[in-house]
Amino acid sequence: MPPRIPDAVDAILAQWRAEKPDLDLGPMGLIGRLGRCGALIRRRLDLTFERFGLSGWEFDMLATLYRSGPPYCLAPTTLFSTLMVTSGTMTHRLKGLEARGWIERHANPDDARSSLVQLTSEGRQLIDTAIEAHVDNEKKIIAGLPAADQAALDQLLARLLAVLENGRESEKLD
Amino acid sequence: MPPRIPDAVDAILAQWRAEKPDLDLGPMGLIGRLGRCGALIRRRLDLTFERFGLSGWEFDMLATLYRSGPPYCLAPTTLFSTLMVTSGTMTHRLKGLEARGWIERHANPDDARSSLVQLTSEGRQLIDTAIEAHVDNEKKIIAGLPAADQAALDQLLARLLAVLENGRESEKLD
DNA sequence: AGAATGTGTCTTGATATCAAGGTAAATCGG
DNA sequence: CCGATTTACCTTGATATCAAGACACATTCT
Repeated sequence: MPPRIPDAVDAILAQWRAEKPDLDLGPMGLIGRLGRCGALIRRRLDLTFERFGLSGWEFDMLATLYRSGPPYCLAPTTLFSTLMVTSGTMTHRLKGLEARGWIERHANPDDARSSLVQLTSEGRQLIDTAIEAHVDNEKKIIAGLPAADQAALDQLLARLLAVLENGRESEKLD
Repeated sequence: MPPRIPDAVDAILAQWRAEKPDLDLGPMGLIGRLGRCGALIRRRLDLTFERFGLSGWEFDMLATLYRSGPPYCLAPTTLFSTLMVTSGTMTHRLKGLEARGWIERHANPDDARSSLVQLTSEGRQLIDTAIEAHVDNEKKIIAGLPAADQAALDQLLARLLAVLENGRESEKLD
């Protein structure tokens, strides 16, 4: 366990230790680092999305439709629960993507309340290219971490995710 | 390495594997899990903040001022670069916190362009109580993960954070 | 069939956020 | 010491988001 170079979270913990010495800071360190890594990674991902004229959520929506496979078609309810946003947010997002020509909406023959959202061929081509750049970018972002550490980190995050998802799994939005 | 129960990210990776078998999905798994853990944790943190009438960013602002120690006073520029938001966002946040009586603004005697933001005693008392509930909550959130895993995860996140912060450290907003 | 309940989506109104640009004060380079 | 640059902050205008509720259709129960 080599001593680390202090990072931004270490500085925060040191401040708390000085002000409120009785706090148990272990969890705060872990959660703080997780959040900070997430924020820094998100920024870097956005740089690649921008190269395709996409924002992060636009990429996510198109990618969700694409990876569902032919006919690249999902119900709005599936989309907003997958993407962890409200139904109202989904309404706006669909409007924007439709205006840009990347998705189309069809009536759902089985349920007149709902529609079906389908990737257009333009949308499909766009995301087909963008996903490759995205994966390359992800690889570069974590390239500074040794491969063994990457694998170990993924394993531990999977365990944490299991803890977080269980007991909350059926939690749905809207 | 025991086989895991598949999580939400495993499902996504399986879809990609079916649609685009040539993608290298290792980085996507790691980054996907990190992001998803972050989102789920943030929701749970917000539940505790709500008990004190606080949103997540309000808690962060007050906590940043508090842990800076007496006289609980920072410049807006320090706040917005610490909290990774733009200066415009900080302007609105300060207005809101001042209206609620948790901070006050004073002229900076050393620099007439800037003001100094100070926690009021109401603000200080609020955050003094809230931080304890917050730390307890963080502990509960990750309690399902064995202590050894928590330590190992923190260690690996620290290494990743070092990778992400270096070379980008001087990146400032606005 | 008809009533009661549940579901899927959209609308509305309020916030939060950012990017870009503006203004005044500070600082630097002759 | 004065013009040029930088810094600190705020304003503006556009977008994204959510919570709450409206509404139509679907489903279930009698």
